[in-house]
Amino acid sequence: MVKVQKAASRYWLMKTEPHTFSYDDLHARPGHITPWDGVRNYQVRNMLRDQVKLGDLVFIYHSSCPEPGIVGIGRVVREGYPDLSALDKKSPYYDEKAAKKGLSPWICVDVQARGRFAQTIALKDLRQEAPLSDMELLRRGSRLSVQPVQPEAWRHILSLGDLKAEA
DNA sequence: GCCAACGTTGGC
DNA sequence: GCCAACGTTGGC
Repeated sequence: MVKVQKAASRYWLMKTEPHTFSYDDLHARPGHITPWDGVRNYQVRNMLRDQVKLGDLVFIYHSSCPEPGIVGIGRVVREGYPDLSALDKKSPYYDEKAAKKGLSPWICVDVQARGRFAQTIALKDLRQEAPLSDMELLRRGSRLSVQPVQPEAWRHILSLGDLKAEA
């Protein structure tokens, strides 16, 4: 009998600009689900395609706002599939080069809101946490809009917040 | 394939 | 609005 070992769930952090799409906007969607589309960076595209799996958990992070930080948790409810917003002329994520080929090279996943923290876990507070010193998010010049989170970091951050489960 | 110019991200 | 970091583009 061959033992098939299920890969451990992974943890991620996904950034969004709340003035465009906030955690609460996600929660307001039917089923609390939205396609996480508009990623236009190859490194991130490859992660969405190859590494982000059904059931993985995600910190939802607000950037470019008065208090940047982690606001809630989501779950991957659909694995990577073509991001067709690249072909949609009316989309803010329209990609002319892709549209000319009629084929989107970009990938999205579906994310479902799972819980909100009572207070934002602010970036400035995360920076004070020694156990998080290796986090991608805290690296100088870190710009990846989707990034892996180590299980220890995930647990540590959970211990910093007051999570209200929602879904 | 090098690399300068340019564009974008995102905290501050 | 500034600017550091980094990705992309395009001339050569």
